[in-house]
Amino acid sequence: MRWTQTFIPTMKEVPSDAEVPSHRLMLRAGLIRQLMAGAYTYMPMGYRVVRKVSQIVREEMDRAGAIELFMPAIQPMELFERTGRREAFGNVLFNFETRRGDRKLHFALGPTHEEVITDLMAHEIKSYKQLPLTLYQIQTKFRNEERPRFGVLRTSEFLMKDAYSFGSSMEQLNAAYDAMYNAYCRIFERCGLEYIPVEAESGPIGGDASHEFMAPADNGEDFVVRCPGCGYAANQERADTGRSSEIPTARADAPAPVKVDTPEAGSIDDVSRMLKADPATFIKTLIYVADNKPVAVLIRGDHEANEGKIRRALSATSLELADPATIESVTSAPVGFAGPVGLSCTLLADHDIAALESAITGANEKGAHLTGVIPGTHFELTTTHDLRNAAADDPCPKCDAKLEIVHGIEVGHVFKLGTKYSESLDACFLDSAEKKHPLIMGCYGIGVTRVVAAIVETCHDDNGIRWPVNVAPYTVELIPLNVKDEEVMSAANGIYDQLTASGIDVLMDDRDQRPGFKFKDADLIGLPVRIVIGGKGLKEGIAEIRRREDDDAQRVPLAEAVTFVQQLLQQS
RNA sequence: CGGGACGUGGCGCAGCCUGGUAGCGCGCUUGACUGGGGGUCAAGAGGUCGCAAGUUCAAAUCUUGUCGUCCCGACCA
Repeated sequence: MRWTQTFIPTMKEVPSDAEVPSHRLMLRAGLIRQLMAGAYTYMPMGYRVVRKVSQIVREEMDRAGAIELFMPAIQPMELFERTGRREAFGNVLFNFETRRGDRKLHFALGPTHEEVITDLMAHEIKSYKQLPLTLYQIQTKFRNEERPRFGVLRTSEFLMKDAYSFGSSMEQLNAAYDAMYNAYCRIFERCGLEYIPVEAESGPIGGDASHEFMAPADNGEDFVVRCPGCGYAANQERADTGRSSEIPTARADAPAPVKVDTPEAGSIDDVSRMLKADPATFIKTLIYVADNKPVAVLIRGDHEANEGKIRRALSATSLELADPATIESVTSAPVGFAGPVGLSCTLLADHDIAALESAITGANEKGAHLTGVIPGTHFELTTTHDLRNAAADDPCPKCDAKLEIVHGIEVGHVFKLGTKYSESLDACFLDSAEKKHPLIMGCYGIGVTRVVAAIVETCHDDNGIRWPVNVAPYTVELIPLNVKDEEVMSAANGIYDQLTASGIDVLMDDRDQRPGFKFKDADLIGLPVRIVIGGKGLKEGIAEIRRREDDDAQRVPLAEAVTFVQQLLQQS
């Protein structure tokens, strides 16, 4: 392709509201343009990358035995009502009513396709002989994000590969899951994207029922805990923390807690500064309302509560932080002064509370805290639970090394669903004894457009993008330095033709611009290999060839240029 | 949904406090020169200052409302 024949609007200056590298670079390199918050056009160069990633995904899905199909983005609302996801999605689900004649129809734009495909299988699958089956599609998904952000990393409309497996047994599910897991590893490797598979939501099936694939990146919205010792990795929300310490027995001889005045100081930070005490010696008392009943959750002052774990520990269906009025009625103090001593509601303590010998807590009285509070003595402590997020330096649950925490971008997710959807949508098969069972399902997603952004987020330098070879919009950028020089142009055209003939995607910058200008743009759009044809080199019969990541160009005789490029590409 | 910031030619910004002729850099057009890391000179085009109402003789500037975008947080099957 010749630059003047395509459409690559690069920008020297960055639009002021782009902050993260992928957003800035994708705008500057002319890969994307914004239509509105959370919706972007993929420009010709950007769309080429999307297609390359899609193609890698498609090849690996096919290799893993999945079959491609294509489902509608418009879906009847009724399906979401049957699976209960209308409520679960809430405002995230785009839904709208429309008319056909005098009928009123209620639609949703597909945020994902469990409903549609399970409904399809309900009609089509009759016998265990038709199983196992894994189907996938690459399609636009719609989610009304409350807050789209970071350019193309989080949008309301994005391209996703979603696959669904159907089996008649756990063995079939496990085999499909493993096949997808391995395909995902290959996909991210081929895309040149660093990734960490992490344990995620374990769901009702337990064990290793779900993994997320995280691309480590400073701007990732997710936190991953990782053990440098044994390789254990998990989503911070899901990582196990601490083991149960021994529950201390009540000490009759223990001195009573001492009340101290802490006027105006409600937060742990304020009080720890005022009392010059380590937050790790505090007990944070959070009042939650679980299924309409108040519960006091005790977490060490320097730790973060994890609502998912709390909900599970209580087997509660609903859980939210109590409003100020409820807190006041439970603790008889305003927000910020709650403590476990003398509270009448249920107490739920994190494992690490048991290990505290003497703690600081709220006094359930405005402007006062208690010091010298002994768990098990000054308040009842019979069991403890894992209720908090893992933190850096926590011991690894698998070995004893200290955990580290890294930011990650979630680029893929594999999940053992079980029979959740097949039961609610009545998708069943008959076994060899003519007995009816719900299909056993798995679902597997990759955010294709997010993968593109994640690649840019991780592969760039100060001058621009550095595309991995397999996903680069073109493989080679060919720069004739002076397009008015006939010799230069004829040499460049010759190399262009040879590269094209040997199957290499080449972009020739045939614009009548000064060399510096073209070099800057070449660095910005970041194709893996750059070939410069200029008057100086031409006199000696050489082209200058440089990989994007190298500092210096190699001088290569014109006749050998194409072979040289092929060798470079094989090394990459 | 809570908190914060910003809307002035395509992009980046100044002007606003203290009301009175809309400005700069980049980009764009035409021409000449130039030609190895975002050139030089000359001549141009392009903006009812997000929108609406109000105050005023007069509003980019003051007031109110509204819409949009971004950031932090909450949320994210």
